[in-house]
Amino acid sequence: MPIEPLKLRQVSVFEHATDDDLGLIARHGIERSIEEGEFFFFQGDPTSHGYVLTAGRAKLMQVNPAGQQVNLRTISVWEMFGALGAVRKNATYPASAQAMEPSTALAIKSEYLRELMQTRPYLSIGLMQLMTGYVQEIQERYRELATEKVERRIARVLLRLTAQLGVKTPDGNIELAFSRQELAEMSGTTLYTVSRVLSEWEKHGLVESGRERVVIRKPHGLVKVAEEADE
Amino acid sequence: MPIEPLKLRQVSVFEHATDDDLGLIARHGIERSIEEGEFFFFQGDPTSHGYVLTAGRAKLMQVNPAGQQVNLRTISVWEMFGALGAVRKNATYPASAQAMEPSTALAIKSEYLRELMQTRPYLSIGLMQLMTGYVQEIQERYRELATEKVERRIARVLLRLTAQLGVKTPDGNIELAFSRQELAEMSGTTLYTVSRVLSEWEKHGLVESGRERVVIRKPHGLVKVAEEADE
DNA sequence: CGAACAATTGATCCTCATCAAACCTTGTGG
DNA sequence: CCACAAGGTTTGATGAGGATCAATTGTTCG
Repeated sequence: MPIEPLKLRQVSVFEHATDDDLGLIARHGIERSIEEGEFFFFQGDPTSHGYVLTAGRAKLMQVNPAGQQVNLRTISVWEMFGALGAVRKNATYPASAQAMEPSTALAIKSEYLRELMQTRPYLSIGLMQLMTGYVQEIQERYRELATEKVERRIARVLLRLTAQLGVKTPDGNIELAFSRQELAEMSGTTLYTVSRVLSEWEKHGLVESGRERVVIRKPHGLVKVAEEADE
Repeated sequence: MPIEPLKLRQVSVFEHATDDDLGLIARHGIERSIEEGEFFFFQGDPTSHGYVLTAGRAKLMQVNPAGQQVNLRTISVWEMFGALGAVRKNATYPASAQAMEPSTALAIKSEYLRELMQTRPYLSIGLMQLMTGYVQEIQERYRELATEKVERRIARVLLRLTAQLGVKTPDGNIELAFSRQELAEMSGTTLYTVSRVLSEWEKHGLVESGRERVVIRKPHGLVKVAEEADE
């Protein structure tokens, strides 16, 4: 089933596109559905396409030579990804994009994106804003990783995820669907440490956790952990 | 003394500018000279200007609430900085820019940059490429910080600096002018650890170090430290 | 020459990673 | 519907890698 063009307006980069442009983009794109754990593209592949996630959830990650992986970012629906590499000719993706659940994305040829950019200033500007936001986030995370203790980093990760991907439960709390392993990769630590920290927080009533699931009971308490000077 | 407009062609972002444009930019810019240790702008200031470094050397850094600082990037002559924030209206600089030696920069009003971008596609594209390069570098460094041991990170820092800022000595070696403290901030560690690692390397003849100075004797040896799997 | 600042080096401590084992949860097939 | 397998989670024990602190030594420059 082909994508409804006007829905693309939800993509921040296409916010100021004309309806015609959205139609063009939708028609030039190809929808690709993949299973959980599969990849849209790998780090090092030539940057043939830019993507817009239309269903599911994915993550951008890098792997080091020894095979350890780091999560750079979680992508939710109507976010653009892989476009960064598409801007430059003959570049390769600096990271891999893996589906965290069955997912679908609209793949748009890089050349076509570049072509559009020549005549649509809103596109370059939108992409640039996307990128500046991204730079700021990762700079921030870099600083955190360099200077903050693990507990605080985990708190920050949960807060970020709450804002981006939190799901309200019937009883008014916010639930996140991530495994310990995933949280560890996002905060630059190990699943053991994440588990210990969550247990500790659970004792104090800050969170409630289960298999591949964390419920935030006291966001304010987490903010305190994230912000407060070391005791 | 006003800046020679055509020299601005050396700035990667202005590579495809017309001579006229360079003249315009030079005339709209104001040169600002500051002493070592002073700042061009602080993290959190409104992004009033984009800068081009015309003399000296500077660093981009972030400070956390506790006052610890992290170096994001070293800026050398003819590099643009602070432009990232200038792209967005009403934003604030995500980092501070501090002179590492007496330095001069051409400050260009953000609004003027945005105005130019509307009619000069080369500018948006150039800025975007600058940014993609930057994103890639910091992503890479983020991964390093999360997964690599200190020694390797320090080796990487030295190699990066060698490429960007290395100065050939008469006897054919490459010299870097950085204090232990600065190297520590760049590799996410402490000056003590940097000192120990350098001493160790010196024993093996890889480097030779002095006050605010490191001479790379065997770049290949450093590459080995940076790349090789843990023994 | 002496003051100020950078670097070294040793001793100690602390945070986390790592390893191992047991425990839960979820889903599947008999 | 139960039993079992598979994979996620917890928790304890241990140790390594660096951070931190303190004292000393070197270097530069007025």
